[in-house]
Amino acid sequence: MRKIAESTVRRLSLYLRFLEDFGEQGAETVSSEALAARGGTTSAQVRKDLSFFGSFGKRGLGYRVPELTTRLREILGLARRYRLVVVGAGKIGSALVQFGGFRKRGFDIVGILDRDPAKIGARWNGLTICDAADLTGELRRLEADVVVLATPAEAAQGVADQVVASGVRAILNFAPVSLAVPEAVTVKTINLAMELEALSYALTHQ
Amino acid sequence: MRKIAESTVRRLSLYLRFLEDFGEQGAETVSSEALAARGGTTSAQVRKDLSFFGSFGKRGLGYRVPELTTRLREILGLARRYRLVVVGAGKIGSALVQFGGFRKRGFDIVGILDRDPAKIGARWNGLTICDAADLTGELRRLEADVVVLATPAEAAQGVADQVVASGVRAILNFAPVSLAVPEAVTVKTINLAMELEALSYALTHQ
DNA sequence: GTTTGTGAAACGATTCACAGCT
DNA sequence: AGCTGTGAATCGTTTCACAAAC
Repeated sequence: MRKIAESTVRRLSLYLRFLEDFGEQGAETVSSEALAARGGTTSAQVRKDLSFFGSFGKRGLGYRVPELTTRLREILGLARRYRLVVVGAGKIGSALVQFGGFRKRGFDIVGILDRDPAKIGARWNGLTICDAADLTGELRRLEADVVVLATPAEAAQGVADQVVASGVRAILNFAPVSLAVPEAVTVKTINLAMELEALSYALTHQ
Repeated sequence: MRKIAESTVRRLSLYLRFLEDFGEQGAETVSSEALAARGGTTSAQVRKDLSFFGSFGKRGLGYRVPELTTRLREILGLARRYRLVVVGAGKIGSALVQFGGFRKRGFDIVGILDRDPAKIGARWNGLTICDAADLTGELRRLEADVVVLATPAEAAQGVADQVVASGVRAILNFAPVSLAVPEAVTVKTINLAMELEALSYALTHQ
C-alpha cells in the first residue's frame, strides 16, 4: 500500500470516533462537510483522506455511517484486539494501569514489568508486577503486541533495544527521549513536558 | 514575530532537553550535528530551527552550551513559572496530580476542580478538590495560566468555553474531542487512543 | 579545516475547483 | 440540485549546497 501520511492516519482515528458518535445519535448518513465540522478540518481534507483507501461515499448523498465506521476500523487495524505490556512500574506506569480506558477501544494491558525488587510481586488492578530482568523472554511469553515504555529517560533506549530483539514492532513511549529503532518498528512518543513548553511558547509570543 | 511552525517549537523543546544533558556531562560547546544525532533529525534542520530566532553559534566551533540553553529557555518562555489548574478529578486528573513531574520543569499544579460533590473537599497530594460550579471565578481566583482539561468528552467543550471566558489562554486537553476556541487561545490535545490506533495502523500495514 | 547561517531547490501536504455520479 | 472523488494549484516544510566566519 502507498505510504500514507502520519497526519492522515491521525485524522482517520478522529473520524472514527465522530462516526461512532453520529451512529449513536442514529444518523444514517454523514457528509464530508459534517465530519469536517466536527473535526476542525475541511470537507476536501476528509474526502482526500478517505480517497487514499477507496471510494466509500455516494455522490449527492454522503457516506453511510455504519459502512464507513466498519471500513475505518478495518483500515486502522482495529478488527482485532491488542496485547499491551507496560514496562516501568513508576508513576506513569501506575497511572496507565489504573486508568484502564484502553480496553473499550481494543487494547488490553496483559503485563507490567519492572526491575525494582521492591515492586516485583505487587498486584495492580489484578496484574502482578513481574521482573523485567529477562525482558525479551517476558515479552515473548506474554505475546505482547505493543510495549508501553514508562521507564526513566536513562533506561529507555536499553529497554527499546530489548523490545526490538523480542520481535515486538510497536512502542508507545512516555520517556522524554527520541528512541533509535529499526525501520520495521514504530514508535509514538508522548511527551507532556514538550506539550507544556509548546503552550508556554504560545503564551509568550503574543 | 514571524509565525513559527508547530514542529519547530516542538524540536526546540527537545533541543533544550538535550542541551541540559550535554551541560550536565560538562560539554562546553555542541555542534548542530551532535544535537541532530541526539534528536533524530538533521544538522540543517537544527540550524534552520535556531536561525528563526537569531545567530547563536560560532562558525567552525558550534554553539556554547550554557548560552544556547539560556536562549532556548527564553525563547520557549520558560524564564518564569506557570500555574496549572486541573479540571476534572477522575482517573486522568488523579494521575496527573500524583505524577507531579511538571514542577521541576516550571509548571506548578495550584488547583483541582470538579463538579462531583463526592469528590469536592478531598485532598490529593496536598491540594483540596474545589467545586467547579463557578469555574470562571475559580480560575481567576487561582490566577491560572494553563488549564489541564481532564473531564469526560461530553463536558469538555462546555469547560473550554468557561476557560475562554475566564481569560486563560492555554489548555492542555486530555478529552478525545477537538475543542473550538478563539484564535487567541492555544490548545494542545493529548489523545492516547489516537496514538494507539496509529500504532495499530502501522502494525497492520506491513 | 570546521561548522554556521541561509537562499534556492525539492518535497510533501493542503486547498481549490470542477467533472461525474446519484 | 447535492455531494463525492480527484487532478492541478498552492502553500509550507525540509533538505541541499555553499559562501562567510572562525
